[in-house]
Amino acid sequence: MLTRIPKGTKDVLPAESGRLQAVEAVMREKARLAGYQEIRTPVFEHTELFARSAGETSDVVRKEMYTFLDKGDRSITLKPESTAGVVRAFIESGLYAQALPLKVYYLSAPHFRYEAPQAGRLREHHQFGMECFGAPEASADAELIQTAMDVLTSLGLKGVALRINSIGCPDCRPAYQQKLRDYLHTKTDVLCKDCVERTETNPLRVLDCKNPECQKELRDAPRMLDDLCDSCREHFEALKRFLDAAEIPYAVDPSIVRGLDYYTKTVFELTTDTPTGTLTACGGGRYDKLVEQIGGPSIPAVGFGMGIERVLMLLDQLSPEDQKLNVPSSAPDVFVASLNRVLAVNAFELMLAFRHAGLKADMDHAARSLKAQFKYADKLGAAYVAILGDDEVQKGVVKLRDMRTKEEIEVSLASAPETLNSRIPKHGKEA
RNA sequence: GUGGGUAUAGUUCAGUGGUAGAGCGCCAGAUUGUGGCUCUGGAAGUCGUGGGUUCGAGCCCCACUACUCACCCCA
Repeated sequence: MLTRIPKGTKDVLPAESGRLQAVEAVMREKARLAGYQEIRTPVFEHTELFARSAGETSDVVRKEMYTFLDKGDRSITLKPESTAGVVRAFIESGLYAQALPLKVYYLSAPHFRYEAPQAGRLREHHQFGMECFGAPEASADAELIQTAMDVLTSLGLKGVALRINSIGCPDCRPAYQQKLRDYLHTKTDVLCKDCVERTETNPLRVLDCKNPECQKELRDAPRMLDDLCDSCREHFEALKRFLDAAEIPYAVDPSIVRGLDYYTKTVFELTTDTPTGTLTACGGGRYDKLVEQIGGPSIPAVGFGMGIERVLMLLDQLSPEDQKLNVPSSAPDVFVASLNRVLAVNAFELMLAFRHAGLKADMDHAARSLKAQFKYADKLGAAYVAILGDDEVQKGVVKLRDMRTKEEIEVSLASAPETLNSRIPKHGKEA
């Protein structure tokens, strides 16, 4: 138990962290280009916030939250999603009083859901997400979708599919829900047990059922899209025009309803096919009533969340050449090897001199044989090894060995950093 | 919550009742001041846990635990 990672969590090991950073860099840059600024909110919030936003009947709130009482008897919950916390901060800090729309993003924010882990599903996962406040127009929805899509395709992912739907608003949804419920009541004997139950609690959710039998029966079910009010219909039509303008193909999928209750109008998902099935990498939508519902002014908003582990998982299915990642190199430009322990101090000084010159420099910290130091330097991928022996130190020089060409030159200790700097390709120094 | 699969060295895995193994990795030597390749040697295992069958169990049986995959839902 002691050396066992908790179920549903993952370590990011040194071998993978570079890739992760590269993915994050793309997300950050795309958000920046779209005018979004970073926001960071706490890992935990008051439980009530999630209950009020995601909805008391949602799966997330009902059975998946990490909730506990802190020492002050406050009910605290590790965030299962980020929108609620961002909305809370938006209201609490009075950001609505500033210029709107306000555009924010969060990156690698940890999220917690207590559920059975499996491929692409963790108890702690991380999300990149973007939220836009005070923008009622569909161009904002389209901008978010386009940015999310851009992130995925920029990373080299192919076949990312966009599915969109509108689930209406408080003006038109209740009437539709009743209509749908009436229809479902005529199918009670053929629908699965879950669906019969959902007919009463959350009829929209029935549309989402994966049971083929249910899907068959739902073919002729009334569609929210046919019963949208003028405002919602116009918004949806406008969204399609903006997506067309961005040349983003999409499929209208009436079965997308989303698991969180706060959505209005636009909902969407970005999915990719995997050998084991379709994986949703990104999901989001509009939430025009949420800010008000949590106690803020009436301000419309729209946003999405993207699962970082899922993105990495999809990238793993690509060949290394197809992954468009700029992974920073950790290989040293130079490894300082020394013949004995006494010389380690000279080696230390030389290593620092290299670093001052902006070179990635490392040295032996294990008092190993020269041969072992070379072996280690090779494993690290060092471009050069600087060799310090008694002779060299006495003469005030150092040998620089090019590990690739095996060419060795002897230069003065003082000029070594400059010499190497001129020989190391620039990109090698930046990472 | 329901149903599959797996559990042996750091790691990936072989081992169908009779001495605990291999590849990779790690350390060292061959080469006493020089890496990758090669060769040689070395360290490293409560065979998930507990019970049972047997002269004898890593292997067969039972239970438990952990992990994992799938369903549901989601990122």
